[in-house]
Amino acid sequence: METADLLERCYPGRRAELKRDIFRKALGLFNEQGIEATTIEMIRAECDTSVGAIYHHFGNKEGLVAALFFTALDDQARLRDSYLADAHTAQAGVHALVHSYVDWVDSQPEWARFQYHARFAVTKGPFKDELASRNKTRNKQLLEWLGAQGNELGCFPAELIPSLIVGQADSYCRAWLSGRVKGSPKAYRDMLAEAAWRSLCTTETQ
Amino acid sequence: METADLLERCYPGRRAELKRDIFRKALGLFNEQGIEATTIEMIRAECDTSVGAIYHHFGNKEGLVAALFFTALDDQARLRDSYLADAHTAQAGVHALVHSYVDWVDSQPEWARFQYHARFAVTKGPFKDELASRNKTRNKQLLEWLGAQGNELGCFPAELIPSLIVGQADSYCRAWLSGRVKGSPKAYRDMLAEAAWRSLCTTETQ
DNA sequence: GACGGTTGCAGAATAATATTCTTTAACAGA
DNA sequence: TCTGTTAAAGAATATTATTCTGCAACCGTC
Repeated sequence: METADLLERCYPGRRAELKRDIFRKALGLFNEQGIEATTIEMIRAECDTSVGAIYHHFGNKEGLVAALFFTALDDQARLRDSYLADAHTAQAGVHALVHSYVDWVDSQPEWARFQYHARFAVTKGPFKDELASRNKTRNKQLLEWLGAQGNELGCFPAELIPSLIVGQADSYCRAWLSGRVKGSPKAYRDMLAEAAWRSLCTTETQ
Repeated sequence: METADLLERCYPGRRAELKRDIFRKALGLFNEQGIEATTIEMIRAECDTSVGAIYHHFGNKEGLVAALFFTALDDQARLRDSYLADAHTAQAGVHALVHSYVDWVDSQPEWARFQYHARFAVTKGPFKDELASRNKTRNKQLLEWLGAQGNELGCFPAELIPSLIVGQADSYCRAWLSGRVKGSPKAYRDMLAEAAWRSLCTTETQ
């Protein structure tokens, strides 16, 4: 359901029907079998189409992986921005970041799982520069936003702060998506947000 | 240097020379080119050996990846156990966990980088059961150890605790290994350990 | 509503890569 | 020395990714 919405929004229209279907089926296969273990032939068979069509839309296997990856990244960013728009203190910002992270993973587990597993491939491949620049601007915006709230996070190195905020949530989401733990991260969203905030408060009482 | 020691310890003797060399060169190639982008032929050329030798030692490409992965896992566990042996309070335990994690990544960056990237492949492949059982027993031991220190972490769900302890360090180590941040995690080891401990303390003053 | 150009798709042909298999040499113990 | 076991080589094969050529659907324009 959400998957359908996500794809419909990013690649709308009747003429993109096959493209969306390739996205959907490839996502499933990559997650079930692993990225290198799924062959173009498997995707072709699943979509009942031709290899030519797949290469027409995505160039090659790596391009398909990258397209899936950036689609997920964009959707995640959309939710984060919407949460941040309502936050007006540093604490509210930290909560918004953790909550948006957790909620997105909970609502799009398939995309999240893929995102984790494909990051390395994209980091090495021809889209590494795009990924790097996106990461850089995102982190910069984040730190500027936090600074603008007039808070007191100055005692931490800037490059450490993003990890302090989302590290724990990220770790738990990974564990959940790989089946090592059972409880949905959404069930712990407040605990995770408060833990992150506590870890940042060196002096004042939470 | 440390790499040589690690390999010499795990696979000692003159007759394992080629095996160690394959390990070393494959590790480098996997990290530089990515796992699927490095071919058996590249590894063969780098080691100046034959494909037969590689398949003789590791079965197939997946087996080589898994062997590298578990070697890294074992080495990491060895350091963790040595740190934990000296800790006798819950707080000291949390510090030991964060410190051992950070110090290992700092001392074996190549192995750590590979470990991050190969986890998914191993999770899907024929060694998934071994990995799963290792994870399970490790977490169980950890929680039992913490419980035995007579602490007060009962307010958190058990499955959440490991992420709360090492999540932030893990996140920063990933960022460092992929070049997104510059400062070695070792420089922040105390900050990370204290942040983790703070995040766990709901009532008492740090 | 024909027409030129563009995009979407098919599938055989090809290239790159992983894996197997057979053979030979080196070694370790009796 | 003999014997079984392990190490290594490399040609042969199987699998998989990618290319390329041709055809059909579509889209704006006259």
